[in-house]
Amino acid sequence: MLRQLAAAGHRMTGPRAAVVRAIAGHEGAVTAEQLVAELLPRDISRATVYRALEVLERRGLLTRMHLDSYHGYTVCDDGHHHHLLCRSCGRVAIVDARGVEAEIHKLAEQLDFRMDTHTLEFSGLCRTCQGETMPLAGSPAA
Amino acid sequence: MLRQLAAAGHRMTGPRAAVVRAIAGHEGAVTAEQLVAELLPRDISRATVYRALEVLERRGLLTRMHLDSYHGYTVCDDGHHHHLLCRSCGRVAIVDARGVEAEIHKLAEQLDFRMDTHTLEFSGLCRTCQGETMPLAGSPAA
DNA sequence: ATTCATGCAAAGCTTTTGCATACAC
DNA sequence: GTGTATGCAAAAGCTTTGCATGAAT
Repeated sequence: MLRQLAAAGHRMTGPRAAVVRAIAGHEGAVTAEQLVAELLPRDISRATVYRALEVLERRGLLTRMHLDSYHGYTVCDDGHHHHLLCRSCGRVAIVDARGVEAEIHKLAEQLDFRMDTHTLEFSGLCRTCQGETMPLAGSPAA
Repeated sequence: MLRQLAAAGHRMTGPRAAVVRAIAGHEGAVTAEQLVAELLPRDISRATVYRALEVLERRGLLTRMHLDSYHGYTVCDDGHHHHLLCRSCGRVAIVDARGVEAEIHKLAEQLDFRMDTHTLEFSGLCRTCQGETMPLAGSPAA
């Protein structure tokens, strides 16, 4: 990952490396502020974190996902795929939604719609958390 | 739509009705600021617009979609379906993505993932705009 | 040496909120 | 008359940016 940045002509500085390592150290999705919280104590500024994220996204090493009022980032160097976000542990599963893809393309053709991009995100409870987090069972909106 | 609000115990005030009409007057997705721009001249405050949107969303009469750094809203009183956003005319087509849905559920079962919500948004050019907007044909990123 | 990256702090943008007033019920 | 909705303006939250300094190549 660091190597890919270097290959793209970016300088490999200490702060930048630290940001990359912090991201890699997370299993799932991270928010910019999570990283900031982690890295500020190490004297890495908020701006640096955001700028690193921007570069990484532009290089296609990271995917930005739209959360409710901010963004989440996930390592994403493979090809095209989708993400499954566990709302309990925050972990992100990579999903090869081939069947879904096929249906999407079929749909596009049916509608004569030239599809540029599509966003497909899942949110729920992963298998592990289904077992552990029982208290919240079926609580409706208050 | 106004009636649904009244039925839910909300007061039908002038400003609120104006917001609802403004939304209904749009073919596709609207942003809060678009509405504000439209309604400020009529002495309806920014806060009122945002508050109206909030109520409408909570009542399920509007769907909030995550755009890049803000939100878009679309009339949405049917059941569950997905949206197809034309990046040229901004119009939103309602898509009954039944096939896609089926694939999604299949996927969830395979992965033992309890799916709470999923977001599926398409962006591209609708049939009409494919014909009209030719200048942009296949321009890559600069 | 040159160019890019950093840090700080301030601005930017969208959205939310506190409080007094005014209106719908 | 009561309680909700409004307006104003300021605050909040996330993100970006200007500028001078410092580091990588």
